[in-house]
Amino acid sequence: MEIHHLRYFIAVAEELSFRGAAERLHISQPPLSVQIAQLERELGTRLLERSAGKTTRLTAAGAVFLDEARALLDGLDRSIERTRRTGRGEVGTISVGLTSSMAYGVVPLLLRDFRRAHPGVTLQLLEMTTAQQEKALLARTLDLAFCYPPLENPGFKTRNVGEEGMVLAIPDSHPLAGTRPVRVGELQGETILTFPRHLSPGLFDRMLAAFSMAGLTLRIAEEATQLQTIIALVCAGLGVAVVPASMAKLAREGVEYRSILDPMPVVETLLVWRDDAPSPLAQKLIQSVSKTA
Amino acid sequence: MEIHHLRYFIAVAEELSFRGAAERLHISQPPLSVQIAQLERELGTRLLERSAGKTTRLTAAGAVFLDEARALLDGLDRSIERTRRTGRGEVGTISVGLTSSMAYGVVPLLLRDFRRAHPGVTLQLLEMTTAQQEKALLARTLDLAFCYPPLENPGFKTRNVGEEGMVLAIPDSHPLAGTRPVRVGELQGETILTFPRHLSPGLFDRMLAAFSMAGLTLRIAEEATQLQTIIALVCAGLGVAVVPASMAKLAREGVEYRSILDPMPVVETLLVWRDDAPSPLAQKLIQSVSKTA
DNA sequence: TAAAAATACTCCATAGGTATTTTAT
DNA sequence: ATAAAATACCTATGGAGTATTTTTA
Repeated sequence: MEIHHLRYFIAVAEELSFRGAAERLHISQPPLSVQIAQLERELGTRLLERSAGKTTRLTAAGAVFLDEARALLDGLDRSIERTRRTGRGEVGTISVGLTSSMAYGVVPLLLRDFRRAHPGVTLQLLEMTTAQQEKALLARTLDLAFCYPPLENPGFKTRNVGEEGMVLAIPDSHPLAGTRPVRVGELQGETILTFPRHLSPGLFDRMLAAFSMAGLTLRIAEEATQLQTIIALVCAGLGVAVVPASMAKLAREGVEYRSILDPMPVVETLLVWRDDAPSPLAQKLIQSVSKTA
Repeated sequence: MEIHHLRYFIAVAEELSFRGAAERLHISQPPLSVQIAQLERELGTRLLERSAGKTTRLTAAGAVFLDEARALLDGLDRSIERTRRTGRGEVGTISVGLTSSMAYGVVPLLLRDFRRAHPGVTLQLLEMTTAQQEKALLARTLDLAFCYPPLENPGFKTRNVGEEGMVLAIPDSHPLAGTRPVRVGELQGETILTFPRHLSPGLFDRMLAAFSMAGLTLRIAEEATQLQTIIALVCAGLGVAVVPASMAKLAREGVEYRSILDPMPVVETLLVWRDDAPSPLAQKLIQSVSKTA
């Protein structure tokens, strides 16, 4: 059985005439008779009662198959449409990774724009570290990732979606509180709270270099993996921290943010994807982000 | 698009290999590539990511279409099966007419046997007079009818499914009550309650003839259309009635049934259907009734 | 180099056309 | 006599085969 058998049968069942149906189908009558006969042979039952002169009529089986055939063709049309929409990237799900520290930067803005432009798309956001995101991309559990450089694995494509400077986070009880921009030299003797080096070795090392350039030796305490936790520790008076500027949005009672006058590393945020053909949805998101960023 | 496109795509999507799928489908690999390419062209989207050497993989649209295609083929199989069952008369609905007076004769037994043998079939029973049944048969609102002869229209096929004699229904307060078989002569001067002639002219006239053969003149009162009503009138003492023997099953307080010694017309019950091809279900019922009756 | 898919061609099975017959009104 | 479906036969589109090329690991 083939789809045209369904189409032909529906035409005959609706016209109740082989001649009329053939006309509607833009074919001649004899092949239509043949095709219907094939269909009946395959189903093992008559679908139509016909005899020259008398009016053609559906059998009970024919009435059933008419319903079924219509439902099947409708289903086919819907399937095609759904597939096309998925192909055009208008619907579907896309998995996007991001680090917890990005929750206050540009990433939410970028994603918000994409959501507005593509309401049929479900964004599945997964919070993970840069290293975890790289693994997940390769394992195909992520379509896209928002990471910090440097990336360990090759074979990724990236797009820079934002850079931000570092600011100093200090408790409001601190002597430097209330003053305007701070020089690194003023931090002599302070405990600097920071993230474990393995989370972002590149940024970690560049930060350290910036401090030593300023002729400063500091006690570095790798206390917390989450920037939010570091801010909480600052608040508790355990030290000061140098964090991405966007963290200033996390206004927290008892913590102040000060810009730094000395050269400090810039944190880049990268949109990262596998170097093979990205899904239409991933392409759309890349495109949307490129336009916004 | 044709069904084989669905089958081919499912094979490739499941094997994730054109070569493997071609093997499973018992065709060679190149035509399979061609067919999938056709399908992708028609859908306007890639369904599979492939490149010699690399492993073949589904695109997002491909994953969607795989689901859809499987559902469509499943639906097709179910549709075929349902149509076949209908064609074999294993399921469906059949409309059967019968007169109200048949409710106590052989008809319920015949239908009960059919029901047991064909549990998938819904019997739609419609109570109507013989004349109404004839019209309904021609109008195709009935598939089969249980009628009393004679039929007015030609073009019907019939099968006799039972004959029954007539018995006398009398009030138990009547002088004849309690005695054994009755002679028609004993009814001299009685009021005979009967159905309107138009309901069954043949039976009516034969009954009248039987009475006059016995040299009897009677007051005929066409009081009621339903035999049950006539029995009620007998009970009320408005007269006596000659009714089909099966009515004796309607045991009613205050009414007695006596057999009649003189020759009386025999009531035939006919199973009637149109002279064109009856539906498989109708055929099954005719067959069932023929075997039982 | 070896594999897997794509391309190029060839062939034939069958969908569809034309002519005609059959059948019922 | 007419009209509709079935039958017979022919044509040609396109599905499937074989041979070969392309591509990437």
